[in-house]
Amino acid sequence: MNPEELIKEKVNEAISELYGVNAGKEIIQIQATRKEFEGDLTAVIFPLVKFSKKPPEVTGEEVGSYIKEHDSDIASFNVVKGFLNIKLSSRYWYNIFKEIYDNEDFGQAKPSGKNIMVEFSSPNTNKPLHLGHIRNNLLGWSLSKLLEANGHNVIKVNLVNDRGIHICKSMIAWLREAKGETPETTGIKGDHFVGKYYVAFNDEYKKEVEELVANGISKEDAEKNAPIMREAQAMLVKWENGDKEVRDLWSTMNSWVYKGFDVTYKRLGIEFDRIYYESQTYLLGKALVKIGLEKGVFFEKEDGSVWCDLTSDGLDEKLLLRSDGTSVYITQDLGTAHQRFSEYNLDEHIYVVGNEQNYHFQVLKLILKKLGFNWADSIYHLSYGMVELPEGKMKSREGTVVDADDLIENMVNTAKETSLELGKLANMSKEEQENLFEILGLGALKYFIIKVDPKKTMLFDPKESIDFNGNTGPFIQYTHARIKSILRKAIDYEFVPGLNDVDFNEKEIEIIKLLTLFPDRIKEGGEEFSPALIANYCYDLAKEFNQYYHEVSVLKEDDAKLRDQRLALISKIANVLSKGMKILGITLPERM
RNA sequence: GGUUCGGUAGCUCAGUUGGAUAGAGCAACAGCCUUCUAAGCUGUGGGUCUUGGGUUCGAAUCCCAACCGAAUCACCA
Repeated sequence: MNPEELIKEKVNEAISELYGVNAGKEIIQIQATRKEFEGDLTAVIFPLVKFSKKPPEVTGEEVGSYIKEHDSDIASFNVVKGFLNIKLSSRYWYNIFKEIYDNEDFGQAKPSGKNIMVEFSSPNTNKPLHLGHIRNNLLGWSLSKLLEANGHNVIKVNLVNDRGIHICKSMIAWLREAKGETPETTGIKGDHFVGKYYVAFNDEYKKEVEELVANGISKEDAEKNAPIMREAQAMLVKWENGDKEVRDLWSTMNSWVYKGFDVTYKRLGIEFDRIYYESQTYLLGKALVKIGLEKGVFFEKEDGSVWCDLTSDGLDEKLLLRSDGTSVYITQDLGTAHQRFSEYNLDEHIYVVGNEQNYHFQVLKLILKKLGFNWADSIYHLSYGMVELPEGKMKSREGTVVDADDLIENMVNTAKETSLELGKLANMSKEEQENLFEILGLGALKYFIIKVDPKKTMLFDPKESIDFNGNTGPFIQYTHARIKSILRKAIDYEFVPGLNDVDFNEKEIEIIKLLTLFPDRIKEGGEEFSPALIANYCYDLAKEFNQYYHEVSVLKEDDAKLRDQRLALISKIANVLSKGMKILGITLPERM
C-alpha cells in the first residue's frame, strides 16, 4: 500500500479507537515531512482536534502513540506544534521498493475503457510552422501520451486548414511570379516554398494599396479593391465552384506543403491517427443549423443570415450562416464535433488550441449545449498561451517569427557544439554522433517548452533555451546516460542488480519516496491535462539521483549484497525517467 | 466596456486537497575532477508571493475589490 494511504488508514483507525468517532479518511491530510524535521510523512492534526477535543499537541501524541503501537511499519513519531511527523521503518520502505521494482507496468494505469480524442497541430497550408505551432504540437503529443499512461484510448487527430482565402493568396502569387518553379526545381522545402509566395502576395498587396491611397482612394477601399486581392477572391469563388484548373493547382501546392510538414512532424517525433481536411468538412454543421432553427435556439435575420443569441450568457450574438447561406468557422466546428462524437463514441474531446480562441470554444460548447447535446460538457479546450520573444511578440507581418525548422536546426547545432566542446564522444561513429546531437537538441527544445504551465504566456529566449545546464532536457538525458553507463560496467563485472534484503539508507529512502509519487503524478497530470507536471517530476528525480551519485558509490561498494541492491535502485530510477520522458516525447540516449 | 486568463528572487519558472522558516534553474560569488561521465555536486547572497480587505487554528493557494499585463469580442479561420 502506498505510504500516504497507509498513514491515512492508521490515523483514521486511531481516531475511531481513541475518540469513538469515525472521521473518514478524506479529512486526514498527509504531506511529506519537511527536511528540518525527523520523519517521512506528516499528518496534520488541526482538523482532528474537533474529534479529540484536546489541544493539537496532545492529540498528536495520542494518535502517534496509538499508531506506533498498532503497526510495526511505524518506526517512530514526534509532534511539533500541530504536526505529527511519522517515520516509517526501513523494512517498510524496502517492501515498498520491492513492489515498485517488480512491477513492469509501474506508472501505466489499467485500461479505463474511455475514448478520448485529442485534436492538435491544425496548421494552415499557406506557410511553414513556427514556434507557436511547436508549443501546440509538443503539448498535444505529450498530452496524448499522458492520457495513454492513464489507461485511456487516445485518438490523435489533426484538422488541416487546407482551403480559404489564405491558400488562394499563395496560389495567385505563384501564378504571377513563379514561372513554373517547384520545390523540386529550387530545392526548397515545400512548406517554405509555398510560404515564400504567401509573403510575396502580401508584399505586392501592400504595394498596390499604397499606390491606390496615393491616388486619393481611402485606405479602407484600397484594401478591399486592390487588384491582387480581387484576384484572390475570384479564385476562392472558382475553388468553391470546383473549377478544375484551380482545384488542380490547389492540390499540387498543398501536396508540396504536406511533404514539408511531414519532414517537420517526423523530426519532432509526431504522428496522427487521423487527419481531417477542412476542404472535406467545411460544409458540415449546416444540418445542425436547421435543427437549431426548428428548435428556436437560433434565429434568422432579414437578410437571411442565421444567428444565435448569447446575450443572456454574457456574450454577443454569434453568426452561424452568412446571408448568402455559406457557413463560417464555428458552423463547421459544430458539425465536426457532432460527427466525431457519434463516429468514435467519445467520452472526451480535447482541443489543443491557442488562447486566442478561448471565445470560440466558449461559444462552441454553449451552442452545443443549447442544441441539447449532453456531450458538450465533455469538450475541453486546452488553451495555451503565446510564445513571446525577448524583443516582444512574434508577428509574422514584421518578420519576427521564429521558424520551426530553423529553430530545430539551431538547437541541434548547439547540441553539437556543446558536445564537441565537452569532448566526450571519442568512441562514437560519425553517425552515432549526429544521431545524438539530434536527440539532445530536440530534447532541450521539447523540455524547455513542455515544462511551462500551458496556460501561461511563455518567454522564449533563444540564448537561454540553448543552455543545457540546470533544469533542462539534456540534464535529465545526462543523468540517464550516467546510470546506463554504471549499469553497463556492472554487466562487464558480472554484477547482477537485485534486492538482497539490505536496509536502505536515508538518501535512498528519499529516492524511493519520490518513486512512489510517479503514479500519482501520472494520474494528476492526466486529470489536469498537464504534461508540465511530468516534466518537473522527472527533473526532481534526476536531481535526486545526481546528489545520490555524488554521495554513494555503487560499483566500488565492497559489500556485494549492498552493491547489487543499489544497482537495482538506480536501474529503477533510469526506468522511471525513461517512462516519464517518453510521455514528453523526449528520447533518452544510452550514452552521451 | 464585456468575457477569459495571468502577476511568486535581477531573469526563466515550480509550488499537490489551504499547513510548519515559500522552492529550483540561470546570472553573481566561494569551493569540489589521480574517483561509477564535472552537461555534475556543495555552500553564500538574493522575497512586502502586485496591492487592500475578508474567510480561520493557519492563505502564494479560497472569496471580494483595485492596479498592471495578455488574449478575444469579424458575414476571417
